[in-house]
Amino acid sequence: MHRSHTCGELRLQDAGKTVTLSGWVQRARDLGGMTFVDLRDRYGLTQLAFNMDARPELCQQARKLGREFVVKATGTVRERESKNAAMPTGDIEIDVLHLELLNASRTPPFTIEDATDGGDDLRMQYRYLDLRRKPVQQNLMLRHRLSMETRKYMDSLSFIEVETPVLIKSTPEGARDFVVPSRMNPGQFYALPQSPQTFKQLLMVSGFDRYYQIVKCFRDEDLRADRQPEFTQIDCEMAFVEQEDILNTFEGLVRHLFQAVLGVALEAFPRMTFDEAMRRYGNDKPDVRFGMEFVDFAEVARGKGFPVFDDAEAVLGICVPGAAGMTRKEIDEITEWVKRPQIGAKGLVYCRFGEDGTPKSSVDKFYDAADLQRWGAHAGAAPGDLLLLLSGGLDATRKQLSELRLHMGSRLGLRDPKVFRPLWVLDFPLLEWDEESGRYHAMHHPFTSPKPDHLALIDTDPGAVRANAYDMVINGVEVGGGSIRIHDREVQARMFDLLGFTPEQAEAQFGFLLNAFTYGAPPHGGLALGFDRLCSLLGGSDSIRDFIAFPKNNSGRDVMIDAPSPIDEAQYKELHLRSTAP
RNA sequence: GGUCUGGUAGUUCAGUUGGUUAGAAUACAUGCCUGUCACGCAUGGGGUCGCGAGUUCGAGUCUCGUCCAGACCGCCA
Repeated sequence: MHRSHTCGELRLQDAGKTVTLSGWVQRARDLGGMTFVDLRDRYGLTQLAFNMDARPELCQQARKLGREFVVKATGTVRERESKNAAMPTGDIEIDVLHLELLNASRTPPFTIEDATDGGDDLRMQYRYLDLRRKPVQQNLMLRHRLSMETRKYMDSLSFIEVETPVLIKSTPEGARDFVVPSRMNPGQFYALPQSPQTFKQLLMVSGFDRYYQIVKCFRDEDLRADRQPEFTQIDCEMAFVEQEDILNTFEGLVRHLFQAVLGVALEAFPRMTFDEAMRRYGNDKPDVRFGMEFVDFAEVARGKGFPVFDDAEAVLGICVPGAAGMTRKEIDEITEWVKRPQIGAKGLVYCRFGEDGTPKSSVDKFYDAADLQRWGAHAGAAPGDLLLLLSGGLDATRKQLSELRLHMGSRLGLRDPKVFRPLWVLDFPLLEWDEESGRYHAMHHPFTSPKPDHLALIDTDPGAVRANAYDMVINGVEVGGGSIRIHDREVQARMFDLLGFTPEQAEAQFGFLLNAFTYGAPPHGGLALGFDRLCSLLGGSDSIRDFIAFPKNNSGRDVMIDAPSPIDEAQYKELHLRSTAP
């Protein structure tokens, strides 16, 4: 007889039933005269009870069970003499009549418990054991629910899921490609897709006016806690739409996901232009769970003989509410923090406002109380607040102050992972200047449409051109992004030209797309949501690895299967390859 | 490519100024224990201090190199 119930479902009203359970031994407690065994499967834990007086041989058998042994037990459900309110099945136990050992287990290298003693490396090496732990199982179940709800929502809006190829063509733009040698075409390589971008645009040309796909994408770049070389996107595209339609559709999707999976009703997504986000937060993915918006101090702080400010392109600050009580030591620590190479600030100017409103700053030598009061008024500082100011080049100062703002937000506990503040960031620049190559790069990708009234600027001031491109940001995490695409062959060709492609190169790499545009391409646009990031956001974690069944480590390795690994000589030969690796 | 942090028992960690036999908790094994549920009690086994070189009378401890892991910068259209 197979198992009749899972280890999570039996309750007091089942008392008296004869049941069969199968699972893993979580823990055995041998009290001498009796032995209790907690049996685990992915649905829960149920206690098996053995009594030396009643059935001594069975009890002896139970005493021999070790952690993670797989067993099948048949017995009678009965009310416990002493209940355990902490577990759902804690009112009952199984009075075991028959016990079968299905498989023994070596002692696992770490404890398989909610709060494991295993380190990351060990857990990844034995990921199949780590995946037995409830928190990890819950993460994967959350991921499953999100994908199911995504499919339900998209299907309800007549989107159809179409699979696109994984072996495609390498292009020089953007991230590094993973390449795959072609045995049948010596010296030639496929690339794995960084996204199905051109294919979904071709699907629009084909008339599949609402497409989506939950799809693996690949980028051969260095990893982070929120970046894996292979990751999953909810990739979407729509034809005959404008930006507004796309924003509404996918705001709807994300609101649905939060409601269905977390029971959280998100507010309507506020919208902010890229320029505004940079001005107010110094960041194109601002965390708007808290304030501390940037204040431009150039006007009020210059001309008093403080050269650091007088000579700087930008003088920016934030007002940290209620932080004037920080000690000198704490402020020194923050100063050291911003001076670390990763942040790169030269120094930090502060001004405390005491409870009576009296200012005290690190630059009292240059500014008197009236000057500092003007700073406070300018920043809207209240008594007890702390101003922190940085200066330097505009871009660098914004970046540094943005880091500082997030740091102070964390420090003051203003970044609650249970609070969700989404927004749209709109009107991204079409291009950004790249010093290294001395030319413009597409900020989003080369298929992004300039705003129609900016088209003329392309020839005169390319850097000022804004695009119909948008990012969805939640709690400072870039959850997704997209754009209205170019659907006109001539505009697309002009774009390639601007990005430094010769007509021949454009033809060689994207001829299929340019051709397609000459056969009646509808206006279209879309967006891709980072599915792993969405999972980690809803799951309240900073690391997407917790939501991927078999993730890669920091060096891009799978330490469980030990990949990547060398291939043998015959494979090299067959693939027409030779390695130059030492 | 770079910066920082770490690597000591199966595991998570402590280890003083460089000094005698490297500890704790947990896991594991054995024994006792009839209502436990982080069971309890007792006993026991368990160490290439990541690896290599150097300084020193003496290195877990200091120096250099190297490998591994993690976080970050660059990178990620």
